[in-house]
Amino acid sequence: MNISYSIDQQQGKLQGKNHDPLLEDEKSMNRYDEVLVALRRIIRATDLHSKQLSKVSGLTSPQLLILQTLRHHGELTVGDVARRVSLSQATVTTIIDRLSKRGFVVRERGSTDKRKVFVHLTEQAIQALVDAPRPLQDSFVQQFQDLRDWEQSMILTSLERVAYMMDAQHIDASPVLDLGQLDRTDPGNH
Amino acid sequence: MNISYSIDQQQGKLQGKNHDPLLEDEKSMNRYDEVLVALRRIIRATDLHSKQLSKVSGLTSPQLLILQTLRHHGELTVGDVARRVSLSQATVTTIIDRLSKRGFVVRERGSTDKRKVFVHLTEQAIQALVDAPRPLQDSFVQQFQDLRDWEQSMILTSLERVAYMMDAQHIDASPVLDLGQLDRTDPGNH
DNA sequence: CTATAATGTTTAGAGTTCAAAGTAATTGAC
DNA sequence: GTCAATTACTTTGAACTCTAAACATTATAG
Repeated sequence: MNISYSIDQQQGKLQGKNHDPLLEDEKSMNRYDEVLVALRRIIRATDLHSKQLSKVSGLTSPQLLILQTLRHHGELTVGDVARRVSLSQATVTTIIDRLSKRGFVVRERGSTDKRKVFVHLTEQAIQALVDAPRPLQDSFVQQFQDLRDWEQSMILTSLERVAYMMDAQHIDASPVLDLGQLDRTDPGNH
Repeated sequence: MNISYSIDQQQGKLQGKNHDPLLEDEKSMNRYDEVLVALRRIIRATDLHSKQLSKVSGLTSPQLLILQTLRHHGELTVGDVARRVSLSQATVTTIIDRLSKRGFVVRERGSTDKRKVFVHLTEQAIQALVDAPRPLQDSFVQQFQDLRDWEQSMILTSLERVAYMMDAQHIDASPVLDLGQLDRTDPGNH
């Protein structure tokens, strides 16, 4: 889960008393590389965040994300959930496996269309959601919300720009490997 | 590896003929949520990118990243590599396991300090690096480099800002769980 | 000079993630 | 009405990622 396979630099942050020796290449970095480094750091932070979250609340980010989606929408099929959280169906299946093993959700085969599997929350999950989540999220949210308005929109615009460029990249490269891609109506989930 | 556990919206992109039904909540989103959605999309794109890369070149992003780091620096210990690519030592170990099984790198126990394990590339790896990487990277790089100068720096600034805020978040939340955190000189790797 | 601390790596265990292949069930075409 | 295509989900196999604990080696303190 890393893009930046063309560089090898460091966060250059808090490396301690003696100056970070890895920072030396930084001068030779072009802006593109720096973007990738920043993304790597973001992704890592995000990952650590999830891990920590699960230590505190017992739920990882994707688990919480799926629970919260279900809380909003009552009952959804596995596929619906996958589309809503933009994860593949396979991934959602495994996450739901774990959630259901721990009694947070229940699977129920559809009665009219028996291919469908509906998922809904248990009481326990609703309880857990009430008092569980927040803590870790706060710091980042807080900081973000403390930014001035124009800074917030600048960041948002930038992120959306990057996301868009990356999506495009994916679509560009895809046809070589998957000719069906272009006809599909829902490329969000494969 | 997902931050945005408080929202459940869709990319809202290319959803096909009839308007995406999931987009309806978009109106109610605040800017903070949108930031998280953008990040999720970026992370996912990055992930898919890596998977595709490995289909084309036989190497995943982190593998390539580590190989390239070794190419630059000749020979490094496992720990050095970990610090340079900002992954945990354990993660690097497993990636190196795979690389060495495929004959791309060789491990060598240090002679003076026998705790250390040096890793270096094989001829085969150098060969693979010459003709392997590029293709997929290009599209994103291309697009990024086509942006005007101020746009590039805006994006870079924003990403670094986010990365910084996320690091801070991590450091903030940590002491509750790990009191040793504050004394460490290298928080980059735990 | 031995016990303890510090350093460096690996192993174990848990989770996320995806594509591809497999299994049902439904729909459409003839 | 039956057979093929499509749709929905699960299973499987492979990577990646982390922390915590186990091992091994080296350095240090008493």
